[in-house]
Amino acid sequence: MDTAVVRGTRRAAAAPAGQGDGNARGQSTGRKRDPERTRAEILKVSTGVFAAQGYSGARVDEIAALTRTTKRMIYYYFGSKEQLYLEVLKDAYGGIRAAEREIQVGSLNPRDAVRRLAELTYDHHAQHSDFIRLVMIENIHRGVFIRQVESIRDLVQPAVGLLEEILKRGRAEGVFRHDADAFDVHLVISSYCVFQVANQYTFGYLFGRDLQEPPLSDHLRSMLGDVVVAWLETGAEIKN
Amino acid sequence: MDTAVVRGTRRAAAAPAGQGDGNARGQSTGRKRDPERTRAEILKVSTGVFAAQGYSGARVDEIAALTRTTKRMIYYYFGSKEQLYLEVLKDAYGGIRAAEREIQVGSLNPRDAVRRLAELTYDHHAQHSDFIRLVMIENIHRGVFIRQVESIRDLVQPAVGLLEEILKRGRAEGVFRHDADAFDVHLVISSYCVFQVANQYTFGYLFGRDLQEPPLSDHLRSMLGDVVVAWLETGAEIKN
Amino acid sequence: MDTAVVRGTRRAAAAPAGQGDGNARGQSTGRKRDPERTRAEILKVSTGVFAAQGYSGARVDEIAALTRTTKRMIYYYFGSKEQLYLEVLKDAYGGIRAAEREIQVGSLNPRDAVRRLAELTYDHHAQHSDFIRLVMIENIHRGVFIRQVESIRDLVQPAVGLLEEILKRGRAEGVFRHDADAFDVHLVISSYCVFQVANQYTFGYLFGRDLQEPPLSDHLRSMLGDVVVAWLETGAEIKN
Amino acid sequence: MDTAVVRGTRRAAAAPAGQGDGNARGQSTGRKRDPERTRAEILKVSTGVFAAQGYSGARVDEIAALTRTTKRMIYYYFGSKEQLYLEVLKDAYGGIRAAEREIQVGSLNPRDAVRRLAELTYDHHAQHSDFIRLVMIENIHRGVFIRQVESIRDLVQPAVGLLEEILKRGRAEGVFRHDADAFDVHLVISSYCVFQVANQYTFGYLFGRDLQEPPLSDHLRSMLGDVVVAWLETGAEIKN
DNA sequence: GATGAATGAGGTTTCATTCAT
DNA sequence: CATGAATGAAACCTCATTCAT
Repeated sequence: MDTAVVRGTRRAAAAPAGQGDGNARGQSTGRKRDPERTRAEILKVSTGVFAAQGYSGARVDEIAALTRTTKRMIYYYFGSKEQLYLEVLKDAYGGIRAAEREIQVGSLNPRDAVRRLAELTYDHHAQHSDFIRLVMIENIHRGVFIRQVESIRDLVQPAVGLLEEILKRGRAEGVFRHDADAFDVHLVISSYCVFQVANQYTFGYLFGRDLQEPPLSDHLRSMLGDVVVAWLETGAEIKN
Repeated sequence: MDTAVVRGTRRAAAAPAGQGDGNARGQSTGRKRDPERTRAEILKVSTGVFAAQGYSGARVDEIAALTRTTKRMIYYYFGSKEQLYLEVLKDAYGGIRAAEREIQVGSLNPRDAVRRLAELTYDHHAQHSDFIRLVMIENIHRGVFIRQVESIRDLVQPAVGLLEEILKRGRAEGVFRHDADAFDVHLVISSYCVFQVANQYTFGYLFGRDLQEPPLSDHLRSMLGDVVVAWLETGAEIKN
Repeated sequence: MDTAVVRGTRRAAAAPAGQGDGNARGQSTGRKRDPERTRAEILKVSTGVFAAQGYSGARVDEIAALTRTTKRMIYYYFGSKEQLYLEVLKDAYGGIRAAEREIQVGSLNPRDAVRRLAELTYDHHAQHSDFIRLVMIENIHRGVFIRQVESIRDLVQPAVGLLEEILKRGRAEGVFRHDADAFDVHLVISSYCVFQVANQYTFGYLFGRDLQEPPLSDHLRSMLGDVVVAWLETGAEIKN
Repeated sequence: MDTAVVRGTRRAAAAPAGQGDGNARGQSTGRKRDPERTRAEILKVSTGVFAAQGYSGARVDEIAALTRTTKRMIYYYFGSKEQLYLEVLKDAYGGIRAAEREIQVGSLNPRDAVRRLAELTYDHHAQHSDFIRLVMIENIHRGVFIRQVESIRDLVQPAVGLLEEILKRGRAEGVFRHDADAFDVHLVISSYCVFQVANQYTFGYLFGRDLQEPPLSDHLRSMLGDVVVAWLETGAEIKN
């Protein structure tokens, strides 16, 4: 597994004299004593490591080694591996939702708006694979961690809010079907977008195609638009 | 050391012929000395544990405890945790593909056939959450394990074969669009079906709804049919 | 971890059905049921493995794997790893002494005889590195095993007997010194001959020269003759 | 040993200047938190255990038990059993070569100098049986470990340097033969000295005499001098 | 005689975490 | 704020050996 690769390097060369388990570093170059910065660095590095190795697979030692501080500091700032992971999760969700709020599709007609939204979401996911990996990890753990971070729940509204608005307009204009609400559409879009990142390795291996590479990835992006729009437009006249 | 070299040859041919017949041996006492059974039990239990805890999270000790045999036997039969996981993976893929081959939709018209296929796939995924979890775990590990089990790759054809046939008929009858091939449709269906299992915990927590519970799950099943059919039927007349 | 790499190869292909730890083999080709032969084969293979890996380093599994029989047979014939090693030791000493008895130098004058004996011993050691390695291993274990094989002790006489005879003749003829007995000469010769085999790896590495390779090995052989003869001839006239 | 050198750098400014005065540090409790000491202790104990049991035979548990620290600390300082062994090897070679450099024979004539050197080497080996055992162990492993410690190779020069000088003088004075170089003489001396330690158990058992006990050991020491001197002086007049 | 399956004890290594300064 | 040293518990894996047939 890739953990092996990462770990393999860890002790590389096994420096002549013993120097501890993971993190030995003689650096004394410049910036130090900046708690905010230190904390942020640990958080950033941890995000990468947790996303790469999973919760059990992540090593506090490895995180420390990738940081300018020591392992002790991680405990100083975060208390435990679990607390650290919780912070990482919270931070990741916060960042992703903030980005979602940036989306502006008000000026487009419903059909184009929903296509735009879907395609932006598609790119957004592709660009934040670490976040998606964290979500996968959370689900592997049956959501035991996310449930401890209440603040995350509050962030979900805006994601569907915009969709709701577009759908309402579309239905009012008679171009969208009536039996698909924001939750439904969000789920269709999410599942598709998450999949191409989350399952890229198995799917890519089985079919011998890289879902994230340009020729195919562009096709997949527009295909999502097709799917969503076709679905929403079909049976638009029928009120239910 | 050189031992490694020598040991390399260790396991070569072997396996005492008959396999899959369950219990052909002279097992009299019925509880012990039934290698076929022992191996199968370890495999089954391991599947559950790996699916539940991930690769790093799974404990060989735990697997052993859930078995009628000991930890030592796991190593006797599988050699290492990694080999065991590989075997689990292979077995899981094998089982899933076998089930897929059972699907019969030949008698239906293209439209109904594809809907049927999608909905059966939906249920199929819901019923095999362990498999889906294993796939997630594999992707967390960037597919390093699955790449070691070549036989898995051979199993993928039938999965798309049926779809290909339906699509061909649909296009010939002028009811399906021409710019969506079997791979595309498979991806749309898969992403949707995987999602409701893979992301059920985070999605369920964030929206306060259980994707797998009857009222909602039924809605989701038929929605998938709607999505796929609507998409395929849209623009059917345009040849590209 | 990099061990994984090594281990990865070990169980290559992980044969479909489990087949035990070390030795599984479906062979049924020809000769079987020949106890004498089986025993001899185990002994021969064991000699090589013990010589190669040492007592602790040798693996019963490995020995079995290199045999046409199974691990169980080793226990059947020899009882335990220790007993097997004891037999190996006894067998090795027996073989070496038998070869020593072949040496014929009666027709030569003392000076040529002792040189001949030394050089034959030199070649003899070079050709029986496995025996020398077993002796090293025994010494690593402070001779605890050899002390349990009394028969070995009886074999030592002939080795020095021939030397004694040559020395007697040499002293009588006034060409050899009087303060060197057979034990002394045997030790000088042995130490030199054993060294070039026993320490070939460290010495070879440190000096970048292979003690066993022709240009050098020939030089070393004749040098031994020079050393022994020069030593014995020096001060021959002085009776002590 | 070079470890010391490296460590010297590691702590750079740390150590409060003065050294050799025993306990200059602020070590109050005196029994813990002294990495230098801890590491050194592990190394010393390991040397004994590896020398006594061989690489495979040595148990990390046993080493730990003989230490004031725990097994965990061994891994903290050395990473693995293999690394520890490597360090032991390096340390042992370093120590032995340092001792060799102490030898002073400049004031003696070539004949006495070479005898002196041989006899000092003899005693030196007798006093460092652990080192010799490690060398044996290394050879059993065909030098795979020593090849990983490059620094050891650099230490060999001084060992032969002194000999070279003596031989040159001897040849110039017309008292030493010309066809024996430093490497040759070193090999003759080494083989003899190593043997009486390395093979003491088997040789001692077979002949019923302890090579290391005073009456015999003194005889052997002077015999080595006789052998070497007799050999080097023989044929001194012949230039080749 | 012969065999594949089974095993307990113990081996090396790794982990998150805390201590003393 | 910061740090290197230290640690107990538990992880994975291997060994010589025995059992049931």
